[in-house]
Amino acid sequence: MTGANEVKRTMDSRITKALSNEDAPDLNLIELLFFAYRDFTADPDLILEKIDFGRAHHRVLYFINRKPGMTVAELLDVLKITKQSLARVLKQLIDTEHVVQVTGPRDRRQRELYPTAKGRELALALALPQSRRIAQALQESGPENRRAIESFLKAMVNPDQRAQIDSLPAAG
Amino acid sequence: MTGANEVKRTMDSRITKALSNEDAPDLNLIELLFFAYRDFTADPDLILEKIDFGRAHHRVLYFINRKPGMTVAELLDVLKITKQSLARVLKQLIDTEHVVQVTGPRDRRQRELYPTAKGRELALALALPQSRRIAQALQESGPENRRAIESFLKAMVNPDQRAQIDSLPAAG
DNA sequence: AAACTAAGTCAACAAGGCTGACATATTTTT
DNA sequence: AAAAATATGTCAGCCTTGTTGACTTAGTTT
Repeated sequence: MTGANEVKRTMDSRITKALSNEDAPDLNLIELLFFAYRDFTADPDLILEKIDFGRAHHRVLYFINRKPGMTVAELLDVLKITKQSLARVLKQLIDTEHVVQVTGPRDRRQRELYPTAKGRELALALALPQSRRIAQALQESGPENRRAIESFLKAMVNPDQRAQIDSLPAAG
Repeated sequence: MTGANEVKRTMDSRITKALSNEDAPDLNLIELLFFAYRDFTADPDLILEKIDFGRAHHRVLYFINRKPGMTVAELLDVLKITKQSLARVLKQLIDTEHVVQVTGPRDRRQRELYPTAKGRELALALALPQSRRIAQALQESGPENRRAIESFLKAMVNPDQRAQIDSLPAAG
């Protein structure tokens, strides 16, 4: 309320016209993606905080469940984080027996990552509210649009990384 | 030979079957949302890091541009963060003259937030790659599906918060 | 034997969330 | 008029999750 932050009135340089679709197309889709993703991730967050895990644990656990036997390098490539970042949460997932490591059969330097029964259960519990939200949204907006929505979201992904999606089972 | 191998097999608690759509429906949409959002936000990140801003600045600047004159409380409600978190980035946006504050005309406790020309320019520069990505994805997946995609994403948002979306101009 | 590779680890740092406590105007209620 | 409530700002400290850089160990490739 003092000096530096005082509101200036003499040089009124403010813009009062809203940024609109005329300035940049599809602003409504930009913010819909923001809101949809915000609420989509809020569901599992509620479960995670009860067991002192965060979103990082969720992502790691999710992909290990989606592709059991994934190596550390593969996981890093999917998540696009550094191995030091991964190490922190992966260690916790292993310590809490949600995930186990197995020395790679072909290349013994590699570590294959697998969920345990406990890890599978948690992954499912985290996926369920998201599944429900998606099912309800599909219902509400017309189930016949499913292919279109999948196709759009896939087209939003960088072309060189769509292979990652196809490498997951039953995700065609 | 019953030793190591035998023990390893019986104690082997790992799950090797991939989590699939049979376990929870729409896993493919769960990961598509993850990948799409990841790449969608990566575009503006490249611009932001050049000027030492982050995603938090982007979100604040975006909504101030979308609804000039927004108060601090409104912004907090949209972003779902605390005022302390907002203060940090908002202060920087004000100091760098991307945003100005004006004392509320009706209620003088309020601070209306407006972009400056500089702030509008930056918001546009950040929106453009996202607009392009969306336009290209719509093209690729069939422009006739636009309404369906908008409808789906809106249905993904918590019902009590869809009013936020409608309160933005030209976002019907 | 040497070079490369996969993974793990230590240390330090930054962004951007959070809580709690308190200050200052201003408006609303009593 | 006084008291209470509200909108905003600010100080201080904490947590998660990302980053870089340097180095180790084990195993594979050349």
